[in-house]
Amino acid sequence: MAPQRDKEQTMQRLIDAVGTIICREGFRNIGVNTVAKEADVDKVLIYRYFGGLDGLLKAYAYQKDFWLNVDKLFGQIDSARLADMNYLRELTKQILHGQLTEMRGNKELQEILIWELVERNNLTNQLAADREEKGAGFTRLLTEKLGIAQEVEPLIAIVIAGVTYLALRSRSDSHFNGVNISSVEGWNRIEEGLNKIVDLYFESLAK
Amino acid sequence: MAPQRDKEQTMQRLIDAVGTIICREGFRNIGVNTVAKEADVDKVLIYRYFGGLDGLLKAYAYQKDFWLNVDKLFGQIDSARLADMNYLRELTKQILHGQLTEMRGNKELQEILIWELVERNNLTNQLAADREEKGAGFTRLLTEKLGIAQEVEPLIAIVIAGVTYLALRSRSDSHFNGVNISSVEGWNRIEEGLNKIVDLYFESLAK
DNA sequence: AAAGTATGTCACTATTTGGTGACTACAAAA
DNA sequence: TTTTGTAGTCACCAAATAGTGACATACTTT
Repeated sequence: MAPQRDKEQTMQRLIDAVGTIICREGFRNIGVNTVAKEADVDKVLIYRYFGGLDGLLKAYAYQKDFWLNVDKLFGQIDSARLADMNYLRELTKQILHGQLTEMRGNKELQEILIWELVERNNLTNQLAADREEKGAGFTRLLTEKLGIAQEVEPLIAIVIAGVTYLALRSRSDSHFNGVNISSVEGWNRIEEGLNKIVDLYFESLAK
Repeated sequence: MAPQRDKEQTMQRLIDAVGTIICREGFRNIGVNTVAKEADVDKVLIYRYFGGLDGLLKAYAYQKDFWLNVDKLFGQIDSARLADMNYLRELTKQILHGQLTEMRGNKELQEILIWELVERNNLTNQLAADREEKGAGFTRLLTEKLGIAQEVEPLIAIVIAGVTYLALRSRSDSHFNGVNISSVEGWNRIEEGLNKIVDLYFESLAK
């Protein structure tokens, strides 16, 4: 044990333990006993400091940022060029590229997404709502500029959802629909597919 | 209890109980005790008749067909017209339409898919492998005819994965990326999006 | 130095889990 | 009628679960 009498550190150990367990085994094995054991801390402290497991999970989710990092890209947007179709096209590709790398690389995010799929509670509801708000942001921007929201919104939804599901599948499957989702080459092909869709759509606009 | 001395019926009660629980609460609450209680049968019979919960789940999965119903469409394919691009285009749309309605309507399938995402065991591995084999079938057919497998495979993968994830999300979310995935209208927009992608791609081939 | 507060330890309960052995009740074969 | 096999019941076990109350040990304030 750790009789160090450092509340902050103990709390952090618990929060970190949540992340460790989620990364290693997913969220289904998470519980008061498991987390306490992983953190090498008495489980009663979970109740004292966080009011229970829910509070601890909330604290965990608050510390990490589990929505996609679209904010960074938003900051880089050159507003003056938004009227330029070619710029919009490249911007779209960049956003999708960011989504793909984030979804593929962030194992913790993958587990959270699966958690959101499996069970809904206050926490997962909040996470999902935040994600939806952020995620729809770029689409709104794009549709405003293009002025054809009705058409492009579902397209983006399909593509983002597709990348997400492929990433989740890649946790335990090597292939999806013939595409190798466990290799860099496979994911390069997927990204080429995304770019192809973007190109096709923007070319259809140019006509 | 049910002292009816009918082994077959008792086994079926257990299998049905699995389906009931999965539909109602998903797979996470599934266990020997839960299933036995739902079936109103002693849990020891699960061990006697199925060798344990795994065997019961296997029997359950065997009874239902959890891969997508591409077989039906395959049977309808008019081989003679496969050289016709317009026919291929419509066929692709039909396949996607079938996938969408199946994914959206079959709640049991949704739960199985989530189960495959969450935990892997002999059963879920088998289910996933079957699905991959069947799912990749149409893509193979299409790519053979088009002769550009490298390009079209990832496109289909993205789109199928997208529809799947949207369906899974619709279990607990009302919107995804601004699209209403809890209404028929929203799903019509998604289907229009799918058709749009197909059209764009085939038009690009025609050039 | 004494008192009080807060951190961490331990022991305990009650419930649920997967799993097993011993039993009864029935039905068909001998 | 007796024997034998099997469908179903019941009682139990060990382990793990969430949660609580009592205690000791430290640190801080007075």
